[in-house]
Amino acid sequence: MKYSQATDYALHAMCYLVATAPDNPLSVQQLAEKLGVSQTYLSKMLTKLVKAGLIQSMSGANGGYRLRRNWEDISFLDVIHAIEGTASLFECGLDHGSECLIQQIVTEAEHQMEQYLKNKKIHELAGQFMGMD
Amino acid sequence: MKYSQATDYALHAMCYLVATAPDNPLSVQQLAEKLGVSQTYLSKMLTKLVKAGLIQSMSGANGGYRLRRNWEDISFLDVIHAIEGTASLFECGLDHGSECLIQQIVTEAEHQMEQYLKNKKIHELAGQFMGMD
DNA sequence: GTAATTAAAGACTTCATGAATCCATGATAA
DNA sequence: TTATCATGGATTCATGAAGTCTTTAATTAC
Ligand code: SF4
Ligand code: SF4
Repeated sequence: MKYSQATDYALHAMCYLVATAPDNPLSVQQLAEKLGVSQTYLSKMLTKLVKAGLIQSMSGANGGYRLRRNWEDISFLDVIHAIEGTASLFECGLDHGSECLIQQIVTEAEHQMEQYLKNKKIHELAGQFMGMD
Repeated sequence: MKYSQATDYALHAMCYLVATAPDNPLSVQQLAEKLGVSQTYLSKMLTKLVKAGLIQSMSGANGGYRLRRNWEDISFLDVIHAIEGTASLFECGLDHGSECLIQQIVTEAEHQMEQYLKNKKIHELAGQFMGMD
């Protein structure tokens, strides 16, 4: 049970976007270079973030990605859900209805974690990467 | 990000073991039949639970598995850790030290979930499967 | 003591998914 | 209208989950 590498990339990319907001957009090439990862792969993660409405993309010269308006509201949970999806982390084939304690308990545990991640906003990451490379 | 099928099996097996505790032990064959899964595969999960000290095994005729002493203390987290391991669900290759906010936040979120699962004991599952098949 | 029963362990196969690359297409600004 | 940049699909590769088979070891019943 692990978050995918893609989530790692997405969180770090958001970190850099927060650091430069709301200035010039960063291209996937710039971001990939900063993170030290493949740009074509990172590109897919950024596209997911765009579709989730967390960042905006602009084609053409001097284009790239920047945070959406109201970016202060973006939470860790938003980023994680955008990449990992929102499926429950426990799903048994059968469905014995709402009286099933196993599902109730594991689902509630997951909810606890999500509440915490929902209250942590990515603007806290501002300045996190200063001097790291 | 999902719990493995093996965790599902283990939780259900514990459910049946709780239902019969502390009577006659259940063999892997009996458990596999109740759960409707392969016995050789389920056997591996049960062995993990034994090594984690959650249940006891007895070879020979009329052998099988039964809960350990102090089984009332066994939590959901115990079962999950026995099967999934205790690795953190977020691990970046690099390690920028303890001042890394990303790791701090995700790790703390995981801790929130684990605390909840730690306080949920499997004895709550007693009688959960009555009439389900 | 022998045979039947049961758990434990390892090798092996199969399959799904994450991780990554390549290439073609589409949009936009200079 | 050309250079720049994002988007999308197809494809490959590696990894780990899921499951099977077979052998060995332990314990009880007779
Ligand atoms: S008891 Fe709950 S977890 Fe188990 S099979 Fe039924 S619905 Fe699924
Ligand atoms: S900033 Fe934190 S999460 Fe990112 S690479 Fe460094 S240690 Fe890992």
